[in-house]
Amino acid sequence: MEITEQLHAKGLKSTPLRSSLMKIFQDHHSPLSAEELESKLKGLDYDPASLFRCLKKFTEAQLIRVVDLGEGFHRFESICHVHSHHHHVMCNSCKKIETIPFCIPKEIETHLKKTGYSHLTHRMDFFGLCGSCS
Amino acid sequence: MEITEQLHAKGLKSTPLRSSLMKIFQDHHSPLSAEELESKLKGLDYDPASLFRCLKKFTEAQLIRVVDLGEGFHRFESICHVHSHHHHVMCNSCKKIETIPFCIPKEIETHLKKTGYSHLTHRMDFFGLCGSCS
DNA sequence: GTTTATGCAAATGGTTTGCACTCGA
DNA sequence: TCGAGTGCAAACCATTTGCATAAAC
Repeated sequence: MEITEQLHAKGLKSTPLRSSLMKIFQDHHSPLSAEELESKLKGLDYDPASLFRCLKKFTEAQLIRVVDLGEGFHRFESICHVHSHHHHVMCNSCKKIETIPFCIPKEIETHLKKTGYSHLTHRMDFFGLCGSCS
Repeated sequence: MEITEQLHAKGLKSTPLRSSLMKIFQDHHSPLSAEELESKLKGLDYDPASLFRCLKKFTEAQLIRVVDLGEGFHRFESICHVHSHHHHVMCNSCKKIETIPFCIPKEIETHLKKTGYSHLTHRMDFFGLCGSCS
């Protein structure tokens, strides 16, 4: 499906900024910060406020999701329905972020349900030094 | 050990703000936000900037640790060496935070080490509705 | 032609910093 | 006494908002 169509399918208008953003998210599967997006949008004339407004709209439309790795700012990554739920490892030195194919053991959520919790979600992230930085 | 002694042991001077903070952290084992600390410090005359400076010093001195639950602000909890490493569940409705006695399976870190990562740490938090809010 | 998105500028919220003053050891 | 801690005001940084203009459909 064309980028314009994808936007229209979510009830969003297609604009230069939005389609550039969509293209970036299609090409990059690791979570990007607003700053990183800005550097990838170099050449395009736009306002930072519009960037954040787009990111909010995209998030609401489930085109992307917010990733918070405790860095003091947010990251955004495209929602690929093939590998929807996943976790990340970030290198503390080069800040490279990789997706990891493991999830938490069911037993923990099962235990929490037994103690009364419902509608459970979780967050799990790893931090360390990657092979190249070690 | 007296609070004053604990501070001195870390090379920190004892002041009204610092000893009040220490007392709060000793009495509350769930992670507290700066705002929550301020309401517990009611009656004491101090500057918010000093509060953050104390929290930073305490963190550096390993008296407390920063807990980031993705709320847009930090929480701080005392480091109790008896139960040093642990995780949290937060209720999305009443914001109650509980400590949970489970950790991630060793296999995940083992796998990450095999792919080249070293000095690994992790973060794992659960979110849901607690028994009372369900 | 309407609705929606954008640019600009100013505001927000959590937190940090510079600097002169004050206090604890 | 003397360095560490504080108050005050201003700065910071990521993000948000109000409002008038401009572009998409």
